[in-house]
Amino acid sequence: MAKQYWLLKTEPTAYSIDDMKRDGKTQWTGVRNYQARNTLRDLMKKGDLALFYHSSSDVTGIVGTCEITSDALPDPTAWDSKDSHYDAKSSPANPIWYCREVKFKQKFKQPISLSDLRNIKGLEKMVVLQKGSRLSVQPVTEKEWELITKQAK
DNA sequence: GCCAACGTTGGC
DNA sequence: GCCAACGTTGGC
Repeated sequence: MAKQYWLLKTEPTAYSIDDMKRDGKTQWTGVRNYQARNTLRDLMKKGDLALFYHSSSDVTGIVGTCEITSDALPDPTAWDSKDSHYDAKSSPANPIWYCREVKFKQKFKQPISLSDLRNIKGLEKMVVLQKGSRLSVQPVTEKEWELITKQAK
């Protein structure tokens, strides 16, 4: 099957593109929304690429790219009672939440802000640009991926 | 800080 | 199964 594209949202105060660049790779944990969980667990494939999105920051928008480098794994932060994403209903025997290993690919020289994105013809239907879009793991079409990565050069 | 949009919870 | 109340997200 052809490579697919995604968008991963994060608040840079929690985990930024610079953190990811420093770490090289990370476990993408803490997703606690069923639709995002289903995408993460069922739809993604190892080798897929994703846009890295900063929300609630001085520049909200796409700041780089990364690659999905594992199959779906149970999210261990769900059964860590000290973790802010702890969920007592999840257990190692019966995990509810899942995560992926994600590898750093590139940091854009210039972030592509939300208003930049709105000005690019062809991105009108992009999920993150829809009113009230709160999904933290979203699908991105190949066309959208190409328009954005081309813009980043 | 405001508030719209959305998801979840729980009483009935 | 409905829906009001509540909590959270996230742009502005």
